[in-house]
Amino acid sequence: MPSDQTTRRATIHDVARLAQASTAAVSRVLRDAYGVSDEMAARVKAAMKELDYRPHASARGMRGKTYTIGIIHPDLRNTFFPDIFAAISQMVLPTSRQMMMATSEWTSTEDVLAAMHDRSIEGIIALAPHISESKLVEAAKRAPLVLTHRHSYSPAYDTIVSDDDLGAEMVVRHLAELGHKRIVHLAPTSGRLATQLSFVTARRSNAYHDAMERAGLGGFTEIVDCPHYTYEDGYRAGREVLSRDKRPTAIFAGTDNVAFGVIQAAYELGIELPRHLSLAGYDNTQTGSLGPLSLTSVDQNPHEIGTLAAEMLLSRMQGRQASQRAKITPRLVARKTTAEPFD
Amino acid sequence: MPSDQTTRRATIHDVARLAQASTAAVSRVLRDAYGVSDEMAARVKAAMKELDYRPHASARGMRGKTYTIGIIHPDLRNTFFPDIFAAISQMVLPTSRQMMMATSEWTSTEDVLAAMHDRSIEGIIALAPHISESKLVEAAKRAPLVLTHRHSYSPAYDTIVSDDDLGAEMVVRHLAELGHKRIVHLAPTSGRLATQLSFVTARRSNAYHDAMERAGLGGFTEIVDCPHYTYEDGYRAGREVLSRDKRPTAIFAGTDNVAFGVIQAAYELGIELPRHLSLAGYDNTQTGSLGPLSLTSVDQNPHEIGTLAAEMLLSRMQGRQASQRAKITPRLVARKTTAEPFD
DNA sequence: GTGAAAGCGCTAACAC
DNA sequence: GTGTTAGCGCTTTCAC
Repeated sequence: MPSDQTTRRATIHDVARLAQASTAAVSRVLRDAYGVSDEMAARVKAAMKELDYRPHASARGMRGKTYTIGIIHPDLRNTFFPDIFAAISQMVLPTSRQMMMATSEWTSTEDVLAAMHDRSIEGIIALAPHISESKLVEAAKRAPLVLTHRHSYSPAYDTIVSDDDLGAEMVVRHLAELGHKRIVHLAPTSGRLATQLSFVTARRSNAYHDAMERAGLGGFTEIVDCPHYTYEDGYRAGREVLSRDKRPTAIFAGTDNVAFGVIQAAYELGIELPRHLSLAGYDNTQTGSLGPLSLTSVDQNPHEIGTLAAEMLLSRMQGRQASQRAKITPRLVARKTTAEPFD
Repeated sequence: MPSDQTTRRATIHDVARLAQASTAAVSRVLRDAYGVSDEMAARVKAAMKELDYRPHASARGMRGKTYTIGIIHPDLRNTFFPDIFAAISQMVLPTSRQMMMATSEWTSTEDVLAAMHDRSIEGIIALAPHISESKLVEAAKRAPLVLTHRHSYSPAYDTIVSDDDLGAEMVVRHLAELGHKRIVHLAPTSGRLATQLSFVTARRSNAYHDAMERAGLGGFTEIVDCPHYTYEDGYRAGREVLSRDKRPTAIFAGTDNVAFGVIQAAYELGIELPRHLSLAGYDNTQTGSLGPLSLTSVDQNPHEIGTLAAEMLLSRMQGRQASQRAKITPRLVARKTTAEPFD
């Protein structure tokens, strides 16, 4: 019973030797492939167990699959994404694949996609990716790709979006019905995030615009720049807007995180919500639901987004060619930061 | 100029051919290894660029390194961790390694460690891992390992912790000095998280205990179970504790997330902070700092934790053998949820 | 149903 | 300083 004293990993050869089989047979057992007798399978499995054998992912990656799927995350500080992640995990883990997440925050989505391709990742779910259409198509050639929060069509990849046109419209209508006129929207105002309608940012801004027109408030339309939909953006924009002589009576923040920045700015300036200012966010994060905050927001149903994204990826990986696309209906959650205007 | 129409990745052979060099030379250039003339290096680099060559990580993983470091994350919903992550990224990215994160939330830390080892990850930083000492030692044999939030010593791995004894003591002293006696602590009460002092949970509970004794409040010591340090735990515990006939006047939550659950429970029960209840958290998250919440908390300096963790990992990967250990001094951030007791 | 053997894209001796 | 070559641990034809 020879055994190395250095903790060398058992290889497929070790298993084959112990099970008195060929490496090919072991490989078949490993992949639940056809062509192994029950008796052989049992022997091999026993040997794998005894040796505590685990296949080497790099070696598998050279010929076959790595059993790894990648998630690209745009903003770790946004607590909206973990719910999507949780739903994806629940679908993927039972398939005994490992999920690896990388964030594009300090590099670029393009670099992260490439890094994942370099690592032979089997499929990728990109959450709200900041990257051009053409690069997405390129990426989809290398591995199955599913996008969330992108309003784009392509036979190359699948998408799952929330109906941002409806979501933004619901917010504006809610505010207008309460009697607000000067409703400012907080979102990126320049670059492709502001102009290309495949981006959620541009989409919500556009819908805000249209809804204001429809409510007869076209003259009050104003978007203040929040280039990255972050807390810091919201804080800065909030300080600016709320320091004006003639303040808006309502603010529609593109994201809950942005809204939190506004909450902080308002707090520091002694402006009470909803007495002096109505505020709505987007994402319905748990933080916003806390009693002392009670932020009005839009629920995107992250659980459904994640579940669908995982289903699409898995079916693509199993060979589906036709592109899929899903649109989820959002839901307005009116809480206590929105009310009738004071003055 | 032959070129495949299928988008096959360029390999080291393609580069070698184009540069009129050997694959060994290309490999050397790739790794900045010794033994290549400037002229050769230039030719090879030009060829790599022209072919848009990217090394195949799986192939590298079979002989050398994968240029990938892994982060194990315990709780995506806890906004305390992203700051550590950010600091790590800032250290690691300039070394042109890729970071891959996996969460242990839906599996186990052990499984995630194994999955990373399977993938030939070069080094691992485990954030507040829930796993036994012996398994950590096992894991450290397979790849350099750095732990945060574990008060354990081992020559096998490095650790970086915040001084939880001091942090918890500061909270209790702060509350006691305000005049509180019935100070309840929210933390896990059973299992190794409650008993093994290498865990942050047990450590804080223990320090709470000692500090209560030292403040002459030993008779008021009580810990209410929050098995996972989560929002839901805090909410449940909060509802229970605050519904009692004789409520505590102060609650020390083991984590800001737990404190948020208490905030929600108190809100629903019509209990005002700090008038009817003082509340302190731990982690000093951005959410807690929001004006309407203004949660008193303990700052652990996540940026320093992350920076040190990355430095330690990098130096281990460069061959350091001697174990390192750092302890960071926390800081109490008193805000508006703590005040003198009402009754 | 099973095994032998080629080869995936790299790295690292080792020779020159 | 440069090239040849033997694997790393798997998967996958192709024989038998």
